[in-house]
Amino acid sequence: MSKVLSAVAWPYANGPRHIGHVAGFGVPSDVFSRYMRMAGHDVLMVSGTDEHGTPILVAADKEGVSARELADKNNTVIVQDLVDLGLSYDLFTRTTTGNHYNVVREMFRTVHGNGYMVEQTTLSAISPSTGRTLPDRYIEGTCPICGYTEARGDQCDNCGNQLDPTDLKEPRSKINGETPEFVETQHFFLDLPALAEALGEWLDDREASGTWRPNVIKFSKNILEDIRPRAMTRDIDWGIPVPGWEDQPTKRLYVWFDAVIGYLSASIEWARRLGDADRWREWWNPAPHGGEDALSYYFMGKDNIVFHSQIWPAELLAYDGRGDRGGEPGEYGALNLPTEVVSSEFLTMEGKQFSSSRGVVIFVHDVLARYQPDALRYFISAAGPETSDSDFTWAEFVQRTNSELVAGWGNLVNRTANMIAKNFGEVPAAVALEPVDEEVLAAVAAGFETVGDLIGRHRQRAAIAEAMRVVGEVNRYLTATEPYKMKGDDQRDRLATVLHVAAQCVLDCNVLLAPFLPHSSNKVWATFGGEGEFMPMPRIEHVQDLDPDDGAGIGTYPIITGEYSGTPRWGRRPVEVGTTVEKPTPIFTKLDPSVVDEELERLGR
RNA sequence: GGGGCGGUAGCUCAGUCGGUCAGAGCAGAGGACUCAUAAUCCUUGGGUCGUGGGUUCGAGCCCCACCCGCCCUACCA
Repeated sequence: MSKVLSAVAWPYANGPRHIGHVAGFGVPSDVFSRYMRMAGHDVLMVSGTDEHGTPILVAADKEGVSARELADKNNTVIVQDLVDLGLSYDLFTRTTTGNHYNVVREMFRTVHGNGYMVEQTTLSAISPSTGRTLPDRYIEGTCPICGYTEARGDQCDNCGNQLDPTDLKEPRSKINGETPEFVETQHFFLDLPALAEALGEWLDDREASGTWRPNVIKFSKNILEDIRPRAMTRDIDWGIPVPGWEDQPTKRLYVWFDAVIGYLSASIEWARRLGDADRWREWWNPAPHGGEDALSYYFMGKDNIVFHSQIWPAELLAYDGRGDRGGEPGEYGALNLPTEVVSSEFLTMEGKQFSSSRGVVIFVHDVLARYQPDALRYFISAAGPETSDSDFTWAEFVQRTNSELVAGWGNLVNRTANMIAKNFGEVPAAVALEPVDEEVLAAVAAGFETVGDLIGRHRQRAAIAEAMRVVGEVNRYLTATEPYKMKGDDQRDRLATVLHVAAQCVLDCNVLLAPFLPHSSNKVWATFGGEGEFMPMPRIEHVQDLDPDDGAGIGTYPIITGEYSGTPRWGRRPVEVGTTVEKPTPIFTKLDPSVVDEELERLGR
C-alpha cells in the first residue's frame, strides 16, 4: 500500500467551468483516485479554486463587484459542479484562505532565504488609472510589422509575429482603452537557471521511469533548454502580499507562486481539519519522516505542463535547498517532487475551440441539469482528450450514451435483474457449474487485472473500452445459455445456476466500471439488494477559515470533502445468495435523438 | 520564426521492439432471438495507412522533403 497524492489542477474562478475543463483534469483524476483507493492505496486528493490575478479583477470590475465577491460567487458554482459530477476530493478548497496565504508565505521566505528569489527591475506596462500591471495580452495596438490595428502585446494575430508590448504603435488597454504607461518596477524573480541542473536530473530520472506520457516528458525537457528567471510578483492589488514588501500593497505574488502551492496548502488544511496537523507529511516528506512509499500524480490540461514540470518542481527544489545555491528546507522539511505529471490534451466543441465569449461553450452545470452525471463521465472517459485533442459533439454524446451505456451496460443489468426478480425474487444459488459458466466467470475476473493495469498507466480510454468488452462477454453468455427459455421444473437448477453466474458477472462488471461511473454503480448495487452506498460520494461542507485574519477575509466557505474509507476493494466479491431482487428500474436514461438539434440550437444562440 | 502533436474504413480512434498490422467500436446491410429501455446475439469492412522520395529482404511503424489541421512560444491562468 502506498501513499498516493492526487493533485488536481485548480480551476480558475473567473466564471463557471465548461466540460473541457473537467475533461482535462476533473474526471481523469477522479477515475484514477477512485481506482487507487479500490486497489488499497491511501489516497489524498486535493484541489481548489484559483482566485487571484488580473482576469478576476477585470471580470469583477465589469460586474461592479469586488474581486473577493466575484471569487465567492464562482467558487460556489464550481464547487457545486464538481460535487455533482462526483469528484471525490478529500479537500477542495480555495487560494484565498488564511491557511493558503500562510503556507505560501512560508514557501516564499524559505525560497528567498535559500537565495533563489532575486530582485530585478523590469519595464512593465501599468494602467495609469489603477496602477495595476497590464498583462501583455491586455494591451492592443498597431503592429509595427504589418500595420494590423488590433495586434496584442504578446503577438500579432494578423502576421503571427511575436511582439513586445513596447513595440506596439498607439498602445491601448484592452480593459478600458487608456494608454498604458511603461514604468520601471521591482519584482522578485525565481532563479530558475540555478535550479536547472537539479530539474534536469529529476526529469531524467522521471523519463527513465518510463511512465510519463511521451509528449509530456518531451515537452518538459524541451522547455528546460531555454530556462530563465521568472517574475513571481506583480503590480496588482489582488493576491497574496509579498513577504518583506508588506508596505507596498500594490505588489502581490503571482499565480506561479500562488496556485501551485495550493497542492501543499490544501494537504495541510486537510490535516488540520482532521485534527491531526502533521498527517499531510505522509504524502509530502520523503522517508523516514514521511511515507515509505509516497507517490504524487498531478492532473491538468496541456496548457499547464510548464507549471507542473518546471515551476512547481523548481519551487520545491528551491525550498529544499537542492539547487546550485544550496540551502536548507524550511519548517515543512524536504518535500517530494512529482512522481508523474499526467497531462491531457484539449477537448474541442463541435470542431471548434471552446470560447465563452463567442458562445462556443457548454458549461458543466448545463450538462448536469439535463443529463446524468455518469453519461458525461462515460463520454469523457471513453472519448476524452487523453493523448490528443478530441472533439465533443452532441451527436456522439447521444450515440455513445444510447448504444454503449444504455444498450450495452444498462441493458445487461436490467435483463439480469429482471429474470432473477421474475423467477426467484432473490439471488439464487448455483447448483452445478458447466464449462460455459466457468469460462464467463474467468473472462470477467481477468478484467480486474487488465482494466486495473490500464487505469494505473493512465490509459483510461483503453481501460473503459476493456471494461465494456467484458460487459459484452456477459451479454453473449446470456444469449448462449438462453435462461429465458428454461421454463420447466426440470430446468430449474440450470436456470438458477445461469442467473447466479450472471448476477456475479454483473456485480464484477460493476466493480470494473465503478471508478468511471460511481453514481450508477450505487444504483446497480442497490438493484441487486446491496445495502448502503457502494462507491462513497463527495459532499459539500461549510467551514470557517482556519486563519481568518491571514487570508482574503472569506469567512465561511464551502469545501468538498468526503469519507472514502468504505471504498470497495478492486476484485471479485461473491454475490450473496438469498438477497432480494425486485423488478428493476432502468439505470440509465436513453436520450432522444432530438436532443442533438436542441443542443445545437442552444449553442447557436 | 522556433518547438511539439496529429493526418489509418462513413464517424471516433487502436496499432508497444519495423516482418499474420491492415484492426476495434459506432453507423449501414442481412439474419437469429425475445429476458431486457425495439435492447441483445450472429454474419458482413477491401480503406493508395496525408503526398512524394529514401533506407531495408521487408515500413502506418525508421529517414528526408512537402501539404493540411491543432497546440505551445514563457507578463492568460
